[in-house]
Formats: sequence, structure tokens, C-alpha cells
Amino acid sequence: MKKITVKEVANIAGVSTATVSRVLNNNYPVSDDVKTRVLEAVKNLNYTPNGIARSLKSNRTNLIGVVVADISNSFFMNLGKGVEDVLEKEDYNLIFCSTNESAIKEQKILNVLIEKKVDALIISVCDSNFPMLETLMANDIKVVLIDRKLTSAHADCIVNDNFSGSFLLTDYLLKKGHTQIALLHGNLSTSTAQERLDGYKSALNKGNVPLQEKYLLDGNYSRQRAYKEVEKLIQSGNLPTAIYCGNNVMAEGVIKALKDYKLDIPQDVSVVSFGMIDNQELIEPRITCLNQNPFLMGQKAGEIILRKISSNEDLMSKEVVLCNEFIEGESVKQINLVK
Amino acid sequence: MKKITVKEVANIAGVSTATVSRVLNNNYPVSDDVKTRVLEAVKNLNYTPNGIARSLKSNRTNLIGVVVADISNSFFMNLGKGVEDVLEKEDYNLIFCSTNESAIKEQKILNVLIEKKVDALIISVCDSNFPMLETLMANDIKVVLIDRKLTSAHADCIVNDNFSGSFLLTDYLLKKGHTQIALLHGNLSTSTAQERLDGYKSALNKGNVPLQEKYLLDGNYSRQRAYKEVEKLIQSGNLPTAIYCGNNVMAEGVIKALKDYKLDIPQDVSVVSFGMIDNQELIEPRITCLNQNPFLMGQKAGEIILRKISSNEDLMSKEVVLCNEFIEGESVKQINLVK
DNA sequence: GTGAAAGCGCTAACAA
DNA sequence: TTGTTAGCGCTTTCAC
Repeated sequence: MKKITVKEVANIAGVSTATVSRVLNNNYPVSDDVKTRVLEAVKNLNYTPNGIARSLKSNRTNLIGVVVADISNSFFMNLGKGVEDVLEKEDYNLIFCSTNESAIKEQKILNVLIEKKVDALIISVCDSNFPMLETLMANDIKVVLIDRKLTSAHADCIVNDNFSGSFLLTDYLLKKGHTQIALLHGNLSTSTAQERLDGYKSALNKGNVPLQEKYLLDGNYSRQRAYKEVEKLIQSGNLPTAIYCGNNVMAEGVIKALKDYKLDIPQDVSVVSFGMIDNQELIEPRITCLNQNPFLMGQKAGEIILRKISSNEDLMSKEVVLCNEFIEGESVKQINLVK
Repeated sequence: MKKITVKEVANIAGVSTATVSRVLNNNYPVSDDVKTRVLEAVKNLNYTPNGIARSLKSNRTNLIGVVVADISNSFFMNLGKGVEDVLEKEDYNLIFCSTNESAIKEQKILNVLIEKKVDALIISVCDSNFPMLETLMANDIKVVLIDRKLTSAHADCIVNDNFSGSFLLTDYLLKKGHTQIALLHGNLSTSTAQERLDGYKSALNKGNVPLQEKYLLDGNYSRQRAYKEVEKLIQSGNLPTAIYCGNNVMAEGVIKALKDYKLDIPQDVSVVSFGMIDNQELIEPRITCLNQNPFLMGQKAGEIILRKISSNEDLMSKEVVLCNEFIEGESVKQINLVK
């Protein structure tokens, strides 16, 4: 199998390689006669240009890295779909990568993506301290942070209003009479987990409900960990009246654990979740939650990327904060207050 | 920002570019002295090799295209994770693409992937007639078909035992006394939908139950379409005693529709599904289904890809058929037979 | 309007 | 063990 290159096409069409390129890119005047001859040759030879060679010249790959914590979490999946929705129209291709919340894996992935010369990177960092940002920028890779932001550095980012959302959920539980509220939080080195923790604390504080260390549980944004933490609560006899799940997958783990231990939601334990679980509408009881919009997040990220790529000037970096929708289900019991 | 290349590194280290390359690739003898000098320079300059240039030379990109029908279907998502599980160890990166069951979109995606010079392609074709196969092979791209196979051409593929699985599910319904069984099938130009239809027909035939055209519903593997088809059944008063859902997402649509119309599963209608829905274990009643193993499918595909890439000889093309696990839930009612 | 030729950054054959 | 150089396939400047 012989490889077909511009050279072959040029030979067949009886023109130079430069002309072939001009016809294909349609960016310089070419006589109609020559044009048709070239296009004919292209067709006959079934020629496809080599994108790699092109990239080497142009310094653009049309590849965008999308790095998230957990590719099997539908939240990140939908986020990716949002990005794709915007970028595919512009003929970009996405490389999806999953860090599994490991900074080491993240580091490795980023190095590969730098080598691959992705034009831009959309990343959900697994630590709010992110030294690689400079390296990426030094390599002329546009970066947009998504869902999770950094403590210091200024970079474009799209995030949720985690603090307010968390405050709202906690406050809702308080209003329903709960004071024994466990927070199953994610990896605290992420801004999302940290801000949700802050919102929780703030609501408790406002409600004059003391914070109890035993109710701060680290679920590491993992279904399994969440399951185990609930198991521990049950076995220790420390069951709170409500569990606030820090994200969708942990909520799934919690619901499964309660189900397995024959505890009823909300009769035995109330449950709320930051983020909606898969097939939420098919599950009884409906879980009261904050519905994020990862697809929209992805779209916004895609749009920013496009803007950054096209306008080469350094735009002011921008923080987009998306609001969440509160969905009231039947997963929280009204507790009678003992006055 | 100056771009760092082998040249810079060579200059700083006081050696030739060839030597730098040799040190980096560690494939030719280099004196220890030189080696340390080069590595030092690499470190100081914070040099990362340009993978594009490398690819142009080596004719390998370490990029694998994964083309599926619907990236938001967890079945394909898990399939992708399986592929990644095997290939990431070998430093391959995946480009995920979604055809949305459109042959036109598929065509476009494939052309892009050819240009991008992916080393291999894992694809769930949206039509069992797949003329692009030749073009791909002509471009020296290794191809593995996944989940769906072709009518004619011989290509490596990993598929499910759709016929037997479908027969089993249908037969199960028959044994439970059902004779009015609607099949909500997918796009019949795919082998999966076709084989499942065949299995359904075959079981009916064996059970001496006549096939009823009105119960062959095209859901096009879409949640919305499935929902609408059920709505139509309900409104027309033609409700069968059982609905067999041709895949997981259609099952979701069906359950949602029945729920919205206040029809009880299994009291009013029985439901079975080819493929397990998301959070199946949290949903009441448990849906009787065939549990596929998309992750394993993905792994197998990854393994075949690796084998094809490393051994350059043309191996016999191979068809791997995976079996499914039957999971009995409580979504099918026993119907008393009128003798 | 078209061709010749340089060069993107890297690797490998050949020389030394 | 190390350096020189050609060339991967394409685009684009410069000349005609």
C-alpha cells in the first residue's frame, strides 16, 4: 500500500505541490483549469491530507484536552458533552482523560497532553494548588478551569455557586427541624468540597447549631467510600437524622447503603444531595437536591476556549459562576421541634 | 516566549541534536558525561519534546479513535472506560466521538480521524454496511468493530450474544404466560437490533405465539422515542402485557412513561430490558434484564488493538462473542394461563 | 497564477 | 561514542 501525499497528487495533476496546497486550502488564486485537475487527482487517488504534517507547520492540532476527575461520573460526562457541543462545530477533537482524583496521574496526563500539543485544555483540577498552570501557559496551551478553581492564580474558570448552594441545602434541613446533619464531603483539596463545607458550616452557624466533628465525613467523591462511611455511621450507632451528600455519586452510595441496611428514606434518615443522580426521576423517594447544569458548564468552557484561541491577545481572565436549581423531593422528613 | 526545541537543548548541552535525541529515547549508547549534561539542559530549559514532529517521523500518533453511537449512554461510556483501562498503560490517548446514530456524522468523524492519523479505531458502526472500512485500512488504520458487526466484510469485532440473549428474555416472558409482548427495538440497520429482533421472533415462533406487527416498535435506541412509543401504546389502548426494551436507554424511557401514566410495573405492564439501566439497584421494582459487560468489551477491544499494532502481520480477523448475565428482578408478572 | 525551495522539530542512516 | 544530514508531508515566501 503506497502512501498518497501531495507529491503524488501534484504529479498526477501535472502541477507543483504548492499549487495542490493552494487548491486544497483555497486561500490563494488558482486558475479554474488547474483547480479542477487537482481536485480530480485528489478524488482519483483518494487522497487525504496528513494532519500531522499540517500541524507541524501550523502549530495547531485542533485537539483539546479535557481532564476530569472521573469520567464515569455522569456529571463530568455531561460536562464533556457540553464542551463537545460547542467545539465540534469548529472541527476540534477532544481527548478525554480521567485523573481519578490523583495528582500524580494528573501530572502524567498533562505531560502527555503537552507533548501531544493540544491547543487548549479544560481541566477539573484535583488540587486547588496547581503549579502546572505556568508550564501549560509557557507551552502556549490555553487553559480553562472547570468546576474547580484555584486558591491563588488567576485563570479562566467556570464554577458552580457552591457556597450558596450548600448553604441553601443545609438551611433547608435546619428548617425541617434537623440538627444532627452529617456532611459527606469530597476531597477537601478541591475548591468544590471546600466551598460546600464552608456553606454547610455557615448555615449551621446561622442556625445556632453546633458543628459536630463526628458528622464531617470524607467520602472523597467516591461511591464506595460513601457507602462505607454510611456503614460506619450505622454500625457505630451514631446515625444522624440527615445526611447531606457532597455530590451525585456519593449520594448513590449513600442511598444504596441505606437500602441495603433496610433504613427508610426519609423515615429513618433524611437525605439531600449536591447534584442530581442518574435516573433520579425513577427513584423513590425523590431525592431533594441541587441540580447543577454540567452541560451548560461545558458549553461555557468551550466558548471561552474558542475566544481565547481566536483572539490572540491576552484577555482578562474571567470567572463564570453558574447557579443551581433547588429541587425539592420527598427525601427529607419534617422533625418536630422540642421546644 | 521562546519555543524550546532539541536545538536549544543541544546548544546548551554542547552536543548535536542527534545526541539529544539519543539520550531522550535512550536507544543508542551515549557516554554518561554527555547524558547528564543533556538531561541537565532538558531540565533547566523545561524542555518537552514535540510529539507532532515525532509523529511525523515515526508515522505513529499513539492516538486511538473511539467512535460510538451515543456518548451519553452509560453502556458506551463504560465501553470507553474498558478501552482506556487497557490502552492508557501503553500511553495511548483516546479521542471519543459520538455519531448519534447518523451515518453522515459518522462519515465526517472518520474523515477527521483519518486526517488526525489515529493509529487505530474502535467503532460501533451505525449501519452494518460499512464501506469506509476499506478506506480506513488503506490508510493503515487498525480497526476493531465493537458491539455491532457488519453483514459482510471480515473485520475484528467484539460483540454480545444478542440472539441468544434476546431469545432468553422473550422466552422468559412466554414462560411467565405472556403472549402480548411488544418489542421496542433499536435502529434495524445495526446488527444488535437486528439480532435481538431475530431472537425475539425465534422465541415467539418456538412458543407458537404469533408475531404481531403492531407490537414491533421502533425506538431507535432513543429514550425520547421510547417514551413516545409507550405513550402511543397507552393512548391507542393497545397496551400489551409486557414490553421488551431493546436497550438500556429505551428501558429508561419506557419506565418513565409508565410512571408518568401511573401504570404499575409489573401489575399493569411487565418490563424486561436488554442491558442494565443506570442505578438499577436503586429503582423499584428491580427490572429483569440481561446484564452486558461493556467494560469487558472495551478491554477486549483494547487488547486486540494492541496486538494488531505490535504484530504487523495481518492476523486472521477474529470475532469475540461475550455472553450476558440474566438478572431476574420483579418487573414481570406471572400471568395465569387460560387453558 | 504558478513553481522552487526552505523549514516546522524530530529521528535515523551514514560517516567519522 | 558522536556529529552531519536527509527527510517525514505540508505550507508559504519569494521569484518569475
